[in-house]
Amino acid sequence: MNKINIPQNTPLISYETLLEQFKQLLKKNNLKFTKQREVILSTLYNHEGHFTPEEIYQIIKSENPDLNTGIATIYRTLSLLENANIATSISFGTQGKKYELGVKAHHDHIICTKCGKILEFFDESIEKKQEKIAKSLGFKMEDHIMKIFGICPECQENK
Amino acid sequence: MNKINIPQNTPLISYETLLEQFKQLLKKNNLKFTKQREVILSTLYNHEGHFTPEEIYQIIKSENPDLNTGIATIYRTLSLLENANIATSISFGTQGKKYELGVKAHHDHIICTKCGKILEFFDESIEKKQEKIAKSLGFKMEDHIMKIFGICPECQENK
DNA sequence: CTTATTGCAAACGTTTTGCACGTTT
DNA sequence: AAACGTGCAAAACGTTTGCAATAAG
Repeated sequence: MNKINIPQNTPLISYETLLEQFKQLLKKNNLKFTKQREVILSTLYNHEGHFTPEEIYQIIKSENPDLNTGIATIYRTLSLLENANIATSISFGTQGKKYELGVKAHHDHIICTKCGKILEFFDESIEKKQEKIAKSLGFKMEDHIMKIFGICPECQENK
Repeated sequence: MNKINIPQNTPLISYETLLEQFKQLLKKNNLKFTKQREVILSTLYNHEGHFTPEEIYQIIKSENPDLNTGIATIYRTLSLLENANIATSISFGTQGKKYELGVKAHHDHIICTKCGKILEFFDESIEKKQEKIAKSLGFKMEDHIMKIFGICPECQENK
């Protein structure tokens, strides 16, 4: 019997711990710890949701107007964070990618096609099955997306 | 025991039936049936797999050199087919979208994040589980999307 | 003082659009 | 004849890159 629980979408670790991990990662690769890199990391930590590089750029521009951060740096840092598994991305059609912090509890989405409501869920047996499928096809699994579409209880009533 | 791998799926209906559906759709929307639109439809029907607009453009260029089909028409027709649920698309990051015919047996996708290769699979137990999850959250399930991302056997070797 | 990082602007690849001409109805 | 569709080239879009100036170690 698998529990279908709705995880909270707050990060699993404190910002201090995350920052420390990030600094160690940088040191290990002879990379430098810059104000820009820290601001991008903290912005991802402090904002819930999925953001395009452009959106992150705008947030930083308004919250840190003093630091004149270029969009190229956003892209470069997001790639860095993604390669380090600190951030993850999802592609949204032709319009590009959206990033979120990778250190959150994994979850999938169920979406109401009438009102657009989104709930999150997690199912252990599906997760395991996906690993199994990837393995059987010779793939090294990295990530997955699962979305269920349907009509939510409220919208079923107000028909 | 669930069957996991399925061969790249063949269409469920004959080309004649599909073409007839397409013509009716066009008529219903006061759109015109053109040689270009037919060639794009038949190309999708006759080629198994998932193709970028550019790839479809190249196939048509070599198989129908007489018909001077522009890439813009490929894009416009693919959108049309997708909106009509005759074709479906998958986006893979910055590299764009790949299209396939939508009139196939239901299946999910596993996608190589290095080379963009797409395989199809179907797993009965996951399908059942999804129904169960939707039900437990009070949703009336309509559809779902599942994509697994990873690195394919070939790309694991050529690292 | 050495090396990595930055912002800027130009380059890039994919997708969309404006337009005059062609085709379908 | 009217209306939609076409190819073409230009524009738009998100992303990447070359470079000289700057900041971190």
